[in-house]
Amino acid sequence: MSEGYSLHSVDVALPPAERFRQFLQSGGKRITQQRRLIVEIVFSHHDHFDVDELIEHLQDLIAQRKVSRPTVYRTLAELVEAGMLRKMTLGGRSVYEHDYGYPRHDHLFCQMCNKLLEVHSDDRERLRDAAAEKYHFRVLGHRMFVTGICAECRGT
Amino acid sequence: MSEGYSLHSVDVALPPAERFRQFLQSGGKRITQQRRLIVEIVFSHHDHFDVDELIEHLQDLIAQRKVSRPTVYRTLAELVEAGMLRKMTLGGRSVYEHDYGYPRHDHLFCQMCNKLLEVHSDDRERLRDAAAEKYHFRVLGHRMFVTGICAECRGT
DNA sequence: CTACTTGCAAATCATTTGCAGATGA
DNA sequence: TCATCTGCAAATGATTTGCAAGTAG
Repeated sequence: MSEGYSLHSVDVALPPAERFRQFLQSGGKRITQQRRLIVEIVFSHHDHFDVDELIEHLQDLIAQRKVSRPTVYRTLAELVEAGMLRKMTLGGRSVYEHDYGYPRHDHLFCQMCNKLLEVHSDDRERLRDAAAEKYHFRVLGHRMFVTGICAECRGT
Repeated sequence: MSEGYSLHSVDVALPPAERFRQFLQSGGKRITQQRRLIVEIVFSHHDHFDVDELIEHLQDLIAQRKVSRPTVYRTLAELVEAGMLRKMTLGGRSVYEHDYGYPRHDHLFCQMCNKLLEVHSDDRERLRDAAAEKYHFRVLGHRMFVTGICAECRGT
């Protein structure tokens, strides 16, 4: 956090694997078989997923001892660090979503089945009720989190 | 969830303890010393809190064996059930906020210190940047969660 | 080579639960 | 009285970590 602003000169068109490679190399990290496999799977599916869902897709690899649970966790953390995944917590469970090559969106969260619906929208206002109606979603409430750095932490 | 809609004929002016009493009684639950103590503390402080913070306020009582950790968890769950507390998860930790006698609001979440700032606002639009600026908060992103029941779960 | 990685097993940590004794209505 | 609670200790379950062996550069 003491490095100031980066130039954001990242080529957004790069495929995920390539983008990750850059991230790893710039940090003196290695491009291993497992990291390759994980990024591959993570970005071959869209939408949100939690570790267990990802693990499911990696079943075979895990059975063959090609990848282990801890490594999945470690790699996901690196992808978040790389700014390629966004991590959130829903009901105690960590959920990840693409933050690379995928548009920003808001969420409709069902309290009964814990499913997460994406809502893509440019006009944020009246999003709540409009989107909700479109999806026949009965709105019980909402929560808006703006994330960032507070004045105190900015050192101001 | 099979009880349909309630009439919402709750007197919002009732003090928390009283409101909780109603909830307990209507469910054949008992008004115990510990539940009384916990509601007392929970609603004597405002703003968000997690279990550890609450436990801190209950230090003495816990030392005296008047209240135990499990009971704190159990009572918090009941307060959520009673609609008096709202529960959310931030970074794996459960955080509670008043949902009784306290206005609805959105949040500014600092990624560095994990602090949560409340933002009270009626006009939801342009809230993000406006509020952020007011608090000298550097916005890095936002997430809006609309909670409710999805079409599937509504049985539609 | 040799520093970074991995898998394994064990450790964490918040939260939950089984159960016998305590207590409110 | 006696069903509901509580505290305790142990269980859970997701995520993390120590460490010796494996491997990328």
